[in-house]
Amino acid sequence: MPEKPTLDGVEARWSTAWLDEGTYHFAGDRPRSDVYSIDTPPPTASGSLHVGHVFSYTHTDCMARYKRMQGFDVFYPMGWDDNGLPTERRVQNFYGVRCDPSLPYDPDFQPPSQPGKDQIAISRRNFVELCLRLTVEDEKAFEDLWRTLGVSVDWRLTYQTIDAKSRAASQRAFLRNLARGEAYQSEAPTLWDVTFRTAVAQAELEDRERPGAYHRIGFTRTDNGETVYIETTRPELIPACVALVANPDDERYQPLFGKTVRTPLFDVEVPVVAHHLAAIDKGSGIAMICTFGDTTDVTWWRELQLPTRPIIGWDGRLMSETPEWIESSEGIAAYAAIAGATAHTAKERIADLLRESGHLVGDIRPITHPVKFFEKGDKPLEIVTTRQWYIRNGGRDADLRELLVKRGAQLEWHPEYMGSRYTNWVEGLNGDWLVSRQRFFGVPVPVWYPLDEDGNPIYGRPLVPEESQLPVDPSSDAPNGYTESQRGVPGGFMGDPDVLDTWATSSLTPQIVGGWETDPDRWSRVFPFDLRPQGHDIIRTWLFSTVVRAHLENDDLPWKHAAISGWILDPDRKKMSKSKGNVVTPIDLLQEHGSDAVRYWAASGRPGTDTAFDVGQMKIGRRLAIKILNASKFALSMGAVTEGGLVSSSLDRAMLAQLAELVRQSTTAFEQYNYSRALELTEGFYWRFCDDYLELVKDRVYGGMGDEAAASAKLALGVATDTLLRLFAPFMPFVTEEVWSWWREGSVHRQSWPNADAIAQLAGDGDAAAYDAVAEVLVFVRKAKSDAKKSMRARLATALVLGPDALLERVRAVQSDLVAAGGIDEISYGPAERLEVQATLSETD
RNA sequence: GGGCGUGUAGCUCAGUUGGUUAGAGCUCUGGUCUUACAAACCAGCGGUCGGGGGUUCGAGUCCCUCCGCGCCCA
Repeated sequence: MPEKPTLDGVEARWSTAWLDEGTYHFAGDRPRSDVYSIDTPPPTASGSLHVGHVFSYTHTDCMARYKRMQGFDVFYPMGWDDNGLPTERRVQNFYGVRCDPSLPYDPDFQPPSQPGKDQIAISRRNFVELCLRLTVEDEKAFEDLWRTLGVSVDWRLTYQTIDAKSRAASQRAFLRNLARGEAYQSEAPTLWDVTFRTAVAQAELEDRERPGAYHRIGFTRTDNGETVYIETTRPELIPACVALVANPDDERYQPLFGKTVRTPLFDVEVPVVAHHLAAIDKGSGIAMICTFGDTTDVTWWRELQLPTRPIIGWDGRLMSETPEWIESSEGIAAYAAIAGATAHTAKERIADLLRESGHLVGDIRPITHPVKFFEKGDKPLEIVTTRQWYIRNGGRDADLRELLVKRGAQLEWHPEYMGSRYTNWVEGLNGDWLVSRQRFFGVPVPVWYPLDEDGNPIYGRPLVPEESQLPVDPSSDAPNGYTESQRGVPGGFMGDPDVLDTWATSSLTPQIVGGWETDPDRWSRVFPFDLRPQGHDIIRTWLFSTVVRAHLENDDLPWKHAAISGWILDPDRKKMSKSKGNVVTPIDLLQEHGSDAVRYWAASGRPGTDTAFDVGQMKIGRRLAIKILNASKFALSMGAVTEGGLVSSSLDRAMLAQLAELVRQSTTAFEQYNYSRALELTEGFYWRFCDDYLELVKDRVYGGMGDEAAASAKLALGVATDTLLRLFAPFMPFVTEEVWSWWREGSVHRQSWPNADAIAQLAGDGDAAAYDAVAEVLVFVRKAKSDAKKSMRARLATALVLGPDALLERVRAVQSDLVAAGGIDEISYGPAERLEVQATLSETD
């Protein structure tokens, strides 16, 4: 035991020791019922960990440590989510490169040491190599942080969502979806990000308020030449107009239904149709339908069976060739003015042309309206028609949707109300899950297509690999029955160029890390998992997609419990974000305050509740850690023991009775995943224990009242210290381990969770209320000294304790300790309704 | 507009199936060098529990309604 205990260096010392000794290793040899398995969220490896990660991973770690002490073989892996767009972007910026899949592989390529002004175009394979190189470095830094934080994962189980095992699992699951008809291709209007040039899924959308402007534009009736005015924010889509639409109940437009109009500038004849989604009170009540301006256009187009006249290309620009449906000379001339332009430029030019031709009337009316964006993008989404892969998720199938809603209801949510977010999302789905992405760094869609005699792909007959061949890369591997020389030639094959949505792989984290189809023994011991911890922002994506995959593949829920963490808010109650510059680097935080202190702050945040970033809480946590050091040292130096003899003193028994109750309540709280409650209870007990109990027993433990009285105190002190270290261990693993090492063998983190009954037995007939009673009297005693501006060592000549009989009984039972700790020369008692102590200070001080 | 959550001391938050006088820490004020801890300890100040209504012997807690804030979805 050190002379002067300190927290300095505990993180480095113990995180290394735990790694060396395999303290958190998963044994893997016990039956499913003895295992507690956690489907850890793999953080996005590209980029940096922030305080929110520290917050939520601490919550999970507290549960993991509790379960381990409860005797479970805890399966607690870490993963890195390194496939997908964030990594691509990071690699682009870090090395100053960009991927051009048309380029050949350059085996000697080395990125510049500093990114240049212009991005260097490199092949897909070179690009992927750089992604792999950088993620490995990033992940090392992440691991260091987690270990410093004291997250008790078994680092032998770590996986990457881009590693071969993950790719194989992702492709295997996809192929099985395909074989069962759950994965399918469709050529359909798709939400499209023009910057990344990829399709995006419903789950990746977000609405953003953007300025727009209503243009009032006249269409000409073909029957009588009258003008029909519509209002639109996207006049550049007039060449893509396929109809006008109004509500069937709108009396103003009844005469128009069934008639046709001609579009301004482009002079294309389109019908006027009726549909209930047309809003009577929006604009002029009649709108143009274009292919495609928004998702409502898609609905109209599908339900009214309208023609397709796309003009926006994959790059977000208007097609450079004049569309075939524009036939008049003025129409062709008008299109020439916008061909190849961005949507933004086209809008301005069309507006000018309309103004000149007199079709645009009145002022352009600026508005603010919600526009759909890819959550990672910064340009509005377009809708383009493309061939894509989908996985059924209930978005187009009421029966499946119903089953998935039921799965959500079977899951135990912590907190419970988070389940409604899941239900809301599933019930609001409006299409299947689009899983193909036109990107480079991801798990390739594991199919090829045969080419016909003209070299055109036959999409309806995809070629698939054997599961034993996985993972495959169709861009470099040839399908069975073909050779590489047949790639791209008539009668040969082509690989599917796309990769899978990153969620299509991370939705399989239980399967990947649990050894699905690769390690049946492990799989049988961990699946379905016990716990999925995650943030509430990804219930619709990660949580839901994982439920979908397990439902389709394993006909089961992937886990029993979902623990949802809240967000970290800055002191202004706003979500912390990098752009506002209020993000604190976690490693600095850990160094400044100590890991236990930061964990204390994190563990104080209730499950699911957004929590303010609060350095003050960390300071309190640090104080608590230092308290544990000092108070434990004190207890141990006084000869605390954990066995032998009897707890005979009333005060000791009273304290132990409360300790037993604390263990009971703390255990209950943990069982309900309410770690913050468990911490709060233990902490509350601990301060009273230090401030009152330790003071009360000091004299006795020094031998002032005989050997038996001292032995009782030493035993009670030992049991309490032992118990409290265990109760604190899930929250403050470093300081508890430090103290444990002073007097015990092994790690506190492999000890059993304290047993309330055993402590209660030791407490015997201990009266828990006596502990409170004497503490209350002590407050009066101290107040007397404080009011007199005297030291706490000052003696009281007399103390008259007034109160109800029952209370006085309790105080009398522990009188000897009270008199010693209070420095009371003469104590007496009297009846009163409420407790009061009349004290006189001793003259001698 | 729909769904979910939330509102308790200046700040951050507890408050269990409804039950004495609503708690803790921080801040602030005053005090104490005390043989575990001065980065400590002791004491004190501070609240009509968002507003209104209802149920009840009794409401921070249950119900209704309004207001504020946050998130998700349209």
